[in-house]
Amino acid sequence: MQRLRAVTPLVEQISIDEAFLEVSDLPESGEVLARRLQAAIRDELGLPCSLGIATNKLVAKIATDVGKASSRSEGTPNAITVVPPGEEAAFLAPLPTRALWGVGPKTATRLAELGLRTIGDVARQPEEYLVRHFGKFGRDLARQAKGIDERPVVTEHAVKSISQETTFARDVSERQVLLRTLRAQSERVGRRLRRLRLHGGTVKLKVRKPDFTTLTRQATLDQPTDQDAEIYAAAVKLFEGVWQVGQPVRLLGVGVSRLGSTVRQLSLWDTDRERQSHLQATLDTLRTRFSDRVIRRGSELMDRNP
DNA sequence: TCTGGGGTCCTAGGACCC
DNA sequence: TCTGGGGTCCTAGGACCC
Repeated sequence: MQRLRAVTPLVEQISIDEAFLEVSDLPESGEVLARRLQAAIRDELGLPCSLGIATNKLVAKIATDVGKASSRSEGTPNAITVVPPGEEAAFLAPLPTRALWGVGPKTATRLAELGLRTIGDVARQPEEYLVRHFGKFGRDLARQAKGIDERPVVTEHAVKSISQETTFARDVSERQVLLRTLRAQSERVGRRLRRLRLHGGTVKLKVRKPDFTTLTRQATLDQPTDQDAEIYAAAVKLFEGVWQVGQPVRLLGVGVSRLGSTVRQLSLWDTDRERQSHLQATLDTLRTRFSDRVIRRGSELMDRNP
């Protein structure tokens, strides 16, 4: 990402190892920049990478995927694929619908049932037809298939939710193990909230059973929080609502959403929350300096020896 | 591939209000 | 007592992405 930001500050990171760069206003062509970038990443970091160059994000992304897939046969994927302006639709036409963003296994099957296998097949359908079958997404589908995408490169994305989940090595049905897990997860979620200076307004619990059915339960808090104990309390309440004693659990998770910036609460009516907040900050400091295990709350010990 | 972890967005139904 | 329409908020689940 550092290497990318050296080319332009207009970088939109979309995952740990992918990003869009807006290079329209740079003096050099996209292709020249791509070659330089690829060489720098190879020489300085010893890493292969693939790049796609096009007039919009959709086509650039698909161009990257196509190049990456075709160069995989030669060992490491290290492709550069250019789609010249005006050739977007023609480039996409022969590709399977799966290549489009938002088309996964389910949608690809539904499209195939309508006789639509390639992006070109989709591009030939009237928008209303696609909307009739796919709702709002049909509109996107019609535009994407023609290579139309007007979304700008956005350098910052607000975080919408923070969560932490664990799949157990083997199914767990002991209440205290499950509660201990929820506790640890609530702490990690809380810590990330505080680090980002955010509060969460909704707490969500996720439970997956051995047969893979997955339940989620969420609750909106009276007041947004960044406190481990409050997140944990809400999670436990939700957990008690879905879990029956002895029931095995495969996966457990806790998350918060409806995030907003931390607002300093006036402590007039909230002295207890205020004190909890200070205690939390102290715990964070200790745990950062030493380890997560160095200090625990008395209430946590209760999980083990009720 | 008997299926990990962390996300986003959409849909649908119910509660509640005017 | 039953009726309408619209809007908002909340919850649950599912598809999809890397």
